[in-house]
Amino acid sequence: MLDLKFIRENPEKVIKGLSNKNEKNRIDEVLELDKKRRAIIANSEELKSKRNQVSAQIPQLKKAGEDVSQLLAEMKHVSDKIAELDNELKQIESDLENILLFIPNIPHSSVPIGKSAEDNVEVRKWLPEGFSFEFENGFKPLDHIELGKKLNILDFERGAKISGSGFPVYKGKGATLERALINFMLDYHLEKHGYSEIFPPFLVNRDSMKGTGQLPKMEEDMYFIDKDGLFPIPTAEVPITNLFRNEILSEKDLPIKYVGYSACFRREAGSYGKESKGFLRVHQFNKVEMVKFVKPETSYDELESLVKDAEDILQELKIPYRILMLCSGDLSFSAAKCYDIETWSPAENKWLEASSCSNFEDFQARRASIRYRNEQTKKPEFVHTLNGSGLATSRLMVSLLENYQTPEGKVIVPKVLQKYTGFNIIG
RNA sequence: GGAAAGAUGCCGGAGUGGUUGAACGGGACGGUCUCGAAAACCGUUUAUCGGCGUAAGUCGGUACGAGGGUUCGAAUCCCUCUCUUUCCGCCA
Repeated sequence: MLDLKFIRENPEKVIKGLSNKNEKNRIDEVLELDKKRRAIIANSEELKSKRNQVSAQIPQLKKAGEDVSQLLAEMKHVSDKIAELDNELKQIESDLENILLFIPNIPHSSVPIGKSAEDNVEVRKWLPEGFSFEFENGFKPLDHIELGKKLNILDFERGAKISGSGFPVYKGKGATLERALINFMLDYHLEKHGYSEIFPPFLVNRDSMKGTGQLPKMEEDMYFIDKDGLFPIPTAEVPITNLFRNEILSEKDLPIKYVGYSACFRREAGSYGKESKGFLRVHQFNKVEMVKFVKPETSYDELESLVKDAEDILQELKIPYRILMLCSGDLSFSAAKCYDIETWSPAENKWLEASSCSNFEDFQARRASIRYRNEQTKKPEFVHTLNGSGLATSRLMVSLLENYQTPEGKVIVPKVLQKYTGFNIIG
């Protein structure tokens, strides 16, 4: 959520930011409602002040044996007027909130301006030693679906039978490899990058979803368990960021760095076509997520180190990747700045998004009311929140299987995973 | 799923209609004392909204789980909801 005061004082900046994000804006409506709101507050508070004064006198007058019935009648009238104003105020505030909750974050000044994914900027690329985009002797690499079937480690058909399309089943060494990947990534972030581990609930309430910005705008993309009012999480970002909802942290506790595994559930409403085959788009996948709570002045440095933390995993796994800085038009709802990490798929012959690292500044913190006490001013201030996938296993698995396949159709297990899998080749 | 009790400030815990934003205790912070520390003593210590002010600030409103109601006036009375604890049932 954007700061109402900021909107009031910098409407042109907000309008510009929203237009760079390809968003229609309702800032005029916001300003109009805000004006009305403040007028009513002034009016109502003046009456309340009067009521408080008179109410304090009444017991004294009574004690002195005076007749207060005239006063009571008068105050009844004042109270009725207050109730009327407060009802009006409540309506306006709810209208205002309904607009504000749908207004996305605005891009940071360092974000390139652009319309769509095509305007994203490649920041850097990393290729393992000896890597080539061409396989030797014209060898045609198998894609992950063919490999999965041939090696009997993935079963999309049976997943579709038991749940529906987009619910893959991992089998045998495939299941072990998936688990190894998760454990390797968690351990690495814990040991090398100084994160603490969180194992969060996979179902959260509406307030949590609102806090991180999934709701109300993206409700159609979320699973929802109506009977209990709970949402299966689309990412561990939701429960982990909401750990401190409605809390005031100590400045000395910051930065707080959490890493957690969760399954992720996404309806992906309206996604069809070849982009959605196999692992490329699924309803349930596994992800190791990093979440940071930091002081505002450090958040852009923290974003850079967050990206590096995710990159380290890929370098250890020796999987080719590139880093994109998302342009304004491609930024997600809550993000002020975001880097995507894409890994190489030789069979698809393209880059696949495997991680997204974002700085939300105080956008989520304001929605969820996550603050820290500034030691200098002694006042509560909003923290900045960041998160990044470190990483999502499904897309990563595509790159891993395809890059590590041998001409015989086997898959070598990356060196760093071997102590987790207990085997070094599949097939 | 059934029954009961409860939800107050950083923590514990008073408070059943009118100077209670909140007694008392603890913690934390500042000060006195001390070479230093402890103890003792003194003081400070919730958040949020609006007006005025560049600001420090100042004046006022609101908030005792959440929402609604009664009343001139609600932490206190009534209703609904949420959560917590305990007991019973079920259960990985």
